[in-house]
Amino acid sequence: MKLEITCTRAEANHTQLLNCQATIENLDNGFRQMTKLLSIAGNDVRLKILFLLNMENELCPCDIADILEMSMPAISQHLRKIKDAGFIASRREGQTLYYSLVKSETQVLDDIFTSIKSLKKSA
Amino acid sequence: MKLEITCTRAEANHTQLLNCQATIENLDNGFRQMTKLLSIAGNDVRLKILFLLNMENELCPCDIADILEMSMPAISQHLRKIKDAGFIASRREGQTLYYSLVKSETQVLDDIFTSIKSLKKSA
DNA sequence: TATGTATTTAATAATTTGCTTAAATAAGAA
DNA sequence: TTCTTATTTAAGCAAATTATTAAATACATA
Repeated sequence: MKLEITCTRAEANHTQLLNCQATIENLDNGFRQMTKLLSIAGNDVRLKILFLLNMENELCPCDIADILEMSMPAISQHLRKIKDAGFIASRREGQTLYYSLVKSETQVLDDIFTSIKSLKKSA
Repeated sequence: MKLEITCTRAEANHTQLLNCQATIENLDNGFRQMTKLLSIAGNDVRLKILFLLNMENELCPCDIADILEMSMPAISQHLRKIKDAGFIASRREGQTLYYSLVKSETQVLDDIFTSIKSLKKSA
């Protein structure tokens, strides 16, 4: 494993750094998947969409636009981004599309939703 | 509570929509804080920095730059962003700055780190 | 078929992000 | 004081993000 050492302070533990690098590399897949989820959820509109879908089971773009007081195209583009990432799916009923969470992909979101609720009180 | 209804399909449950809106508004503080954390963690470099600080307790910018094979200024700017958000703190020892997680602010991160490790196997 | 509703797509513009390079601080050592 | 090291800051720029407006698609109904 290559490690370009630029830090020359005495305490720098090169074995520790090599170990860190190996761990990061070993967890590469986990980091990629988690970054995908967090970059989707790290936008307040999308986080609210995910939260709402979790709460209501399924909603149409129109409902979401009404609730969040945003335009349809804006919501639609957020939905597409979340869907492309595989965290939601849609089913059609007539002209209406219903979006819902893909549960198997979103375990971590439960912890996030719980935490959001617990942060209610603090200023 | 104002609710501009644009969705006119028969099944649209206006009480449900008003309730959703009230819930979102009520959890406003939680959403703001969580979005702050997730937008910080939703970048692969910053997620790795947070993970490394959790694993090693404290590291200097130089160590992190070596481990992630990135430039010092790039790392420094990520550290500043995380610090401004209040998720890490620093202490100085001579010329070296040591960064570490502010534990009280990062409970959700533990779930995220656990999940990253569990995603190891899957392709 | 023509019309209206639900939704998406495309083009565009403003803003933000995240790097690079170069210069500025801060602290220790010669 | 001068030099070196650790780190940050600033300026600049390419790429990504997120909204807007207008046009396109899909379905239902008169």
